[in-house]
Amino acid sequence: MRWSAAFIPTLRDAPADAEAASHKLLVRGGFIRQLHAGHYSLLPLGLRVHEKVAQIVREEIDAIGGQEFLLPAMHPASLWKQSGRWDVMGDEMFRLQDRGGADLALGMTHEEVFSHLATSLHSYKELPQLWYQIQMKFRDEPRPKSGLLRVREFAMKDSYSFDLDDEGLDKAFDAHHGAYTTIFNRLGLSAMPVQASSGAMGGSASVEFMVASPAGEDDVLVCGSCGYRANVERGTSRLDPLDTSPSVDVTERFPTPGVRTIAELEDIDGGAPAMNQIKTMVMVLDDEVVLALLRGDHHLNVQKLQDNSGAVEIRPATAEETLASLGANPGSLGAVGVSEFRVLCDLALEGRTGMVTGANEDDWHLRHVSVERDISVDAWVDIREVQSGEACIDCGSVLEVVRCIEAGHIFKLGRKYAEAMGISVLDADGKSQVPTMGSYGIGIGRAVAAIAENHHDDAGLCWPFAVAPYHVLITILDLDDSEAMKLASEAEAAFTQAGLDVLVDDRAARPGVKFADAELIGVPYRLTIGGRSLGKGQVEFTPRQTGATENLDKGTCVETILKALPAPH
RNA sequence: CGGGCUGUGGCGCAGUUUGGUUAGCGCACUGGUCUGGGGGACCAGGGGUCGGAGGUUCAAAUCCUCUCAGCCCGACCA
Repeated sequence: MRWSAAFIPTLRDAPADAEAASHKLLVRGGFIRQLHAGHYSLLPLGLRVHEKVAQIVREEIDAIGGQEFLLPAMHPASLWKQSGRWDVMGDEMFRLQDRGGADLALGMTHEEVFSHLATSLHSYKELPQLWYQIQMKFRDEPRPKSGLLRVREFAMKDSYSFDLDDEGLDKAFDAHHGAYTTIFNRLGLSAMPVQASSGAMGGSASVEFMVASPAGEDDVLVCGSCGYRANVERGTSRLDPLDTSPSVDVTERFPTPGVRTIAELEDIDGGAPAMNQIKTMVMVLDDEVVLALLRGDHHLNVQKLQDNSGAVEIRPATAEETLASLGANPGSLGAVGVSEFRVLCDLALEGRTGMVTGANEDDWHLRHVSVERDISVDAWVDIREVQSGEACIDCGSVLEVVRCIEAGHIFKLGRKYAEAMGISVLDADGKSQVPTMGSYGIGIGRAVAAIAENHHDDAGLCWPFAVAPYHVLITILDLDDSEAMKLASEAEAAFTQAGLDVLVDDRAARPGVKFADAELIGVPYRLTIGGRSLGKGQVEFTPRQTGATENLDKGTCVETILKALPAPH
């Protein structure tokens, strides 16, 4: 490709609204352009990277036996009603109607459609099956952000496994685990597998592949010594044992004028340290008021609450709802004596005594509260979010919280969809069996952004060879120098012949512009042909990563470079 | 969904508070001269429904109302 004929609209300044490094650089480098919030056009350079990422994913899923499909992006509502997710998905699903008034949805994922196809399976002899596609997904994200990292329309590789039994599902799951590891290695992403929440639809195993990055949106607990890794939506920690000996037989009301927060209650006379307080959070789960209890110094994780309650829609109660429910304002709330609302209590409060909590009357609290004696707990659940510095559940070492981009997610669905969608096969005994499913996703565009996040410097992008839009950039500094032009053409032909993607910068621009653009778009290797070296019979070879320029003999430079480069795919 | 901020040429911005000829600057773009190894200089140019609609006024980028769009924070710490 000749740069003079290419559409590579580089910008000196990033758009004012770009924050993430990948966002700025992908826009500045002419890879992507925003159409509207959460929807990006992939320009030729961006598409080349996107396709290379997709191709690597494709090869590795093929390698574990995947068969590629291309399914419709627009689905009938009936399919989603059958699985139950028409209601569950809420506002995140784009919905529309056709001219006849029929409800339609844009697919957020394709369990339903693949399951529908799987009703054509009739015999155990046809199992296992491993199906996948690379297709656009649509999600009405409440807040698209950070360029390609969180968008409303994106290409995703989603695969689904169908197996007769759990053993088969384990194999499919493990195969994906391995394939994902290979994929992320090939993409140049150091992705770590972490235990994760499987979300509203349940499932027995759920592993996310996380790439550490400040631009990410997930927090992962990482133990440096034993390798424990878990999303904070799922992870737990080891707490120091606390005194649970019975103190006083009865609770005691005491005045706490003006006290509204845990911290204030710590400070006043007769107060208590946060860890000896009960935090009472009034939450509304699918229109039902529920009290969530936590230790005063602990934080609620909403996803955990969702996973433990099965609720679809969760929000904190409004001030009015809180007052109407408990008769007091936030700051004086408690669950002692409350029986009209469901009470979900965090495990860390199990057996605790001598606690302080609100009395459900403004400016009054209770002390000497024994959780199990004084509170009617409906369920003991793990709903607290582990904080950095807590002790690893497995080995007791210090846990660190690392900000990450979720690059991939694999989980075992079980038989839920298969049952709902009516999939069944006859087993060897002629008995009807519902297959068990797994679901495995990788966001292609997000992977592109994650790679950009992990491979750039102040000057621009530094694409890993395997996903670079071009492998080699030949920069001609003097277009009037016929020797340089000839040499460039010969090198271009030889590289192309060797299977490399070559971009030739033949623009009538000053060297500084060409060098700056070269670094911005991040082609991994640059061959510079200019008068300074050519006069000495040399050309310059510069790997983008190191920036270290090496002079090569002009006659042998092509073969020298071909030897130095990784093999293209 | 709550709060905050922002919409002026392809990108970055000024002008809006206090309404007043022809809306300006940098980059980019076009032509030219010089220059020629890290976003060069000079000269001459082109490009704007000031997000949209309505209103106030002799007069609106500027004031008012509505609306659309985008960004950031929050939507756990009661």
